This record gives sequence, structure tokens and C-alpha cells, in this order.
Amino acid sequence: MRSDKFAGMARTQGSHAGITGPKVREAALSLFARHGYAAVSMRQIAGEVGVQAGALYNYTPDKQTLLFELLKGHMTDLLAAWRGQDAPGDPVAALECFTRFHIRFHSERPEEVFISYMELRNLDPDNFEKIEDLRRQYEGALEGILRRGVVQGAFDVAEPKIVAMAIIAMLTGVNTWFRESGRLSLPEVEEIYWRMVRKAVMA
Amino acid sequence: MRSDKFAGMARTQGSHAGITGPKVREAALSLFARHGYAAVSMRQIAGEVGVQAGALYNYTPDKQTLLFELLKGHMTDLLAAWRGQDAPGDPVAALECFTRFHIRFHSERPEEVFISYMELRNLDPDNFEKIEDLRRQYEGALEGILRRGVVQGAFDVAEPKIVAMAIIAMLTGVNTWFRESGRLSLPEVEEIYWRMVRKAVMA
DNA sequence: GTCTATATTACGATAGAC
DNA sequence: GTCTATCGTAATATAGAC
Repeated sequence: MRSDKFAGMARTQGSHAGITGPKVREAALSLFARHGYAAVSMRQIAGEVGVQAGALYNYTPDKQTLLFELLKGHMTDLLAAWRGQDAPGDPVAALECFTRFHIRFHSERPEEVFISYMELRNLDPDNFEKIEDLRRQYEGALEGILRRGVVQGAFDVAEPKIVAMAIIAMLTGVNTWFRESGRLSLPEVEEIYWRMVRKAVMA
Repeated sequence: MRSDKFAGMARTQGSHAGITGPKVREAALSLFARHGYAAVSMRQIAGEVGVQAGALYNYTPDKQTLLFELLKGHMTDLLAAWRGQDAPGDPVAALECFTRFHIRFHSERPEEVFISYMELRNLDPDNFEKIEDLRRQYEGALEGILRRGVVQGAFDVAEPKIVAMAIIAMLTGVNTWFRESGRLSLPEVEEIYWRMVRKAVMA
């Protein structure tokens, strides 16, 4: 049991355990997405949070770990969310489920998606391998759906791994142009892409 | 008339007009692609070329212009190459031509493609607008093919602009996994993707 | 937990000799 | 055209006071 619920309690001046930590991650996410990991300084992140640069090191051992934790968090959230979908057993229904899920999940997290693409090369080799492993698991989920559809005769796909990568590249591309305030609603976008995906793989 | 053809002529020691310039662009391209614009220093570029950092400023007014020239060169090459294709009038044949051209052209220039994606946000606003304009012209070429196919009844595409972006995202994704030394040849890859594109848009 | 101050290193760009 | 040397600035990370 924590006692944080006593929000009015007196605190040591300038102490904000449990508040600053999330703010650091949010500020880093936003700044990395806008300007790129290498172009953002610890001082800029601290400025956004409202502390001095030295204080950040209470929340991360270094800048590299901050980036890695953001990417790892995004990929584990993605995998957990997909596994929570209880996709249908029928391959066509499962493919529709995956298509709509991918567009929806990614459109809700544009900054995480952006840095998960762009900042891979700024990860240390060890960290890179861990993120790549998570990414491959997600790709494997779509590949599995395609393979089952081929076995059952619903899909005509000679190279399920490559087609899975092609579909994911197409769907993730939504993030480059979609805006909440635009002409099309998200369900309409889902419909356009699901139509293309379905036609592209159906037997 | 230049007299550069007298290749054996004595030169001032350490002077390499016409040689260092291209080497600077090649080194910058390679380093920007591997580590990112912001993470690469002028000293690193100079080291790769084999000169001191100060000498680079004989070939570019600053680092930003070096990036911009690389991206502009890539986009104008791309547009010129597409216009040189003399695409067929028939929309289906033109779409096949575009699909194969895009895969081939991009697979031959992985570093240029990579930085043209990743370093857009490191361009000054003015430079960004110029590159975006070129990119939109290329997208417009595909959109035009789709629109003609719809008019003629060959394609069933409700949103030609969005479908054009989706197709380009899918095709450019080839660069993330294709290797010359891999299991599939480039013509085989073209075939897999053309099959998907064709099925996705045909009426 | 945050601050100030600082150690150490590196950056982009320029000046002037050759 | 390239070099050496340098200006002015800013980077990551740490130390110690409060």
C-alpha cells in the first residue's frame, strides 16, 4: 500500500517521486520523435520536464537506456495488445482482425511508431537485437495467419514471410498521412486498407 | 573548353579539384545512412575522405546544405528516371511498369532511399518544402495511372491518392529486407509484388 | 530528489599560412 | 585546395551541497 493518495500532504520541496519519472519518458518520446535521438540533448529533455539536466540521471542511467526503454515498452505493448485480441480461427476473419488492429493501434501512438522505425540504428547492438526479436514476433503473427489461410485454400500467397512484411509496411504507412481532423475517419481508412489487403491475398 | 583531359599534368601538391568533391558526397551519404545526419560530424566525413575538416568547406557552405543536396539529387534522379521510362498508355501495363521500376530503382540505391526517408526532419523548413514537392510529384505519377485505370474500368479504387501512398509504402519496404545475395532474385521479388499490387487494385 | 558547479570531450565553422 | 590552429559553444555525465 502506497500513501500517494494523500495528495495534499507536505512534501520535501522539489521532490516529485512518481511524477517526474513518467514526465521524463513523455518528454524524451516527444522530443526524439520530433527532432531525432541524436539531435536531442539531455538538457532539452530536462527543460521540457522542468528540472535540471543532472536530475534526469535519477531516472535513467544514460540517454541510450532511455531510448531503449521507450522502444521496448512500445513493442511489448503492441505484442500484448495483439495477444489480447483473441483473433478468430478463420484465416480471413483473422486477417481482417489483424489489419484493423494494426491500423488502430499504430494510429493511436504516432510518436512511438515513429521512433521505433527511425531510431533503431541508434540502439547499441545488444539493445537492437532485443527490439528486433520483438518485431519478428509481431511479423510472425501475421505470417502465421497467412500460412493457415494458404493451407485451407482461402489465400493464394507463395511467400508468406515476404507478403507479411509487405502488408505491414503498407499498413504502417497510414501514419505518414492520417490525421484525426482529416476528411476520412479511422473506420473508413480501415475499410480502404482491408479491401486492398483482402484482394491482394485471396485465392 | 576545360583542360582537365591532360590527366598527367603536374599538380599543386594536395590539390584534388574534381576528385574530392564527389568523395565528400559519397562519404556523407554513407555515414548519414549508417549513423544518421545528427550523429555524424564533419570531422568524421573528412576522415573518410582523407582530408582535414576545414577542407570540406571548399565543397559545401555547411553541413545542412550537404544533406539537402544529397536528397535533392536523389529525388531529381528518381523523377528523371521515371520520366525516361515511357510508360505504356494502358493503365494495367503502366502500373506494372511503375511497380517494377520502383523496386528496381530503389533497390539499386539503398543509402539514398534510406536518408530520403529518415533525414527529412533534419532539413531546414525551406529545404524540406522543396524535397516534399519532388516527392509529391512522384506520388502524383502513380496516382495518375490509378485514376486513368478507374476511368477505363480496369481498376476498382475509390481513393487513388491513398492507394498510391499505400502501394509506394509497400514497394519501398522491399529495401528493408532485400539483399542481392539472398534466396530471391530481384525479378522474382518484382513478380511477387506486382502480383499483390495487381490483385489489390483490379476491378 | 533536485540543485549548482564542473570535468572532459566534442561540435560547426573560420582565419591565415603554404 | 589543403593544412594547422583556434574561436565559441554545447554535449554527456558526475560530485557534493541541501
